[in-house]
Amino acid sequence: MSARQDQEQEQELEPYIDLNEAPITSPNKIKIMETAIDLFSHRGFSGVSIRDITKEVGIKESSLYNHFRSKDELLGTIFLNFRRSVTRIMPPKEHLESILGTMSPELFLKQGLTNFMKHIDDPVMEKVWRIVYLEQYRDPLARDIYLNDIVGAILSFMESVFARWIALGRIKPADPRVLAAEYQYPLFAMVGVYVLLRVDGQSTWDIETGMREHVDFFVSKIME
Amino acid sequence: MSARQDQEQEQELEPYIDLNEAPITSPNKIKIMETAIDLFSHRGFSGVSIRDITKEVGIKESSLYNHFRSKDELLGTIFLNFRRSVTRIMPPKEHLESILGTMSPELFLKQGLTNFMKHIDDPVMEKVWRIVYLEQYRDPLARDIYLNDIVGAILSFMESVFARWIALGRIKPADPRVLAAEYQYPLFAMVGVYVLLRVDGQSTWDIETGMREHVDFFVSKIME
DNA sequence: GTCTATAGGGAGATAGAC
DNA sequence: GTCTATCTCCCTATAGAC
Repeated sequence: MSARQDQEQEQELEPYIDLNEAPITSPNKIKIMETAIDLFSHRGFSGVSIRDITKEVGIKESSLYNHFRSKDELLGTIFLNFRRSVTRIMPPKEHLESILGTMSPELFLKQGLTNFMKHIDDPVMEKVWRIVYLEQYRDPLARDIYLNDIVGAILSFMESVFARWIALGRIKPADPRVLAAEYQYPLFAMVGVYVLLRVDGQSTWDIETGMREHVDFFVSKIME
Repeated sequence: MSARQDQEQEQELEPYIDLNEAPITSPNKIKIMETAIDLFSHRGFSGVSIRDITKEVGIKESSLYNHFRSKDELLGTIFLNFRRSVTRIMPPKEHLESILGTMSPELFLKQGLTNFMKHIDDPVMEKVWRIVYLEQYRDPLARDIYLNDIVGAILSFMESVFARWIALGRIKPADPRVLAAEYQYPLFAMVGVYVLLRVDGQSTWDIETGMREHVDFFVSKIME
């Protein structure tokens, strides 16, 4: 699923930012966000009340309104930070060219998948993924994040990767748009299943194996 | 996506059934169900109140409790009927053998996709699909329906189809489980996108084209 | 099988003291 | 930036008349 392929990914401890892009430093404000992420990811946005959140944080309802104007602004702030985080999964354009010329397609795809799974396995990020999936059908912003920032952005990134590989003669010629779809859509579905299985703490061994088998199958079909 | 491949699918006007499998005949009870389906599909289960439903139906809140013991029972009844409907997408075992021997794999897959899309395009069913996707992360029953009745059942059905084709020498030998995953997972993801786009009434032309391109690509890879 | 009336509680949000 | 107190409204569900 495409990622900083250049090296081991250092742990990113970027602070949360608010809707004005200012870093969030107040411990209670951070605690409110992470508590909200935890609760929303289990019961959905409308299934969680301000009371639930503040009770867990250990403050009164009214105190929350010193940090966020409304429940919607709280969710919006969570989504804003998720967007930024997802963008950082893919390697920056300026490094891409040299990576594609040297690393084998197979290794590139496998390492991309590994990095992507690392993003999803982050304890906080996993919950936000769940919220995005969960709110997709109710919240236009969540829908936009999924369709554009995730599906759209990754597909177009992968299309450019395949196009470059074809130009370099590293894989068999084909429509790079179709290749991107064939490679990526199964992973989207499998990630959905993966996230879902983890809700109940069920085993994800089968689906993780499925992802690796998909990469192998796909690589065998595109290589000369 | 596999379906009654035998012929044009007659319009199924099977009545809804209640949790005791008894047909639902009361017009108001049917109206409650379809109103609930409509509202749940847009705002989610916990985003819709009994008041919203009964106001739309034109009865008082208390009257609803003559038909359903609780809001949960109402949702459970909707899901029960959905389960039955999904099972009927796939052709019965006894017809399968003769279909697989005569119909070309390409035609089988294309007609299966057409029939599946017909199921999703039914105005009521489309909304229930949306509810299932929407409630997956919150409701264990919705999760079970998606993972088992949809993903699991269709994958294992397709696995048996590919295994049979391989035994008949109609496609190249390969692991039928991997083939089923490679064929089906992209469609699951694309159907998710399709349903999502329709929430806002956006164009689904691209994703429908993507589905057809996937079938073509896949067929070209498995045929001798 | 519908209605009126109401119980009993939870929701989001605000005012104003400290 | 926290608190207490409160407003106003909505929630699911039930009792009992017709």
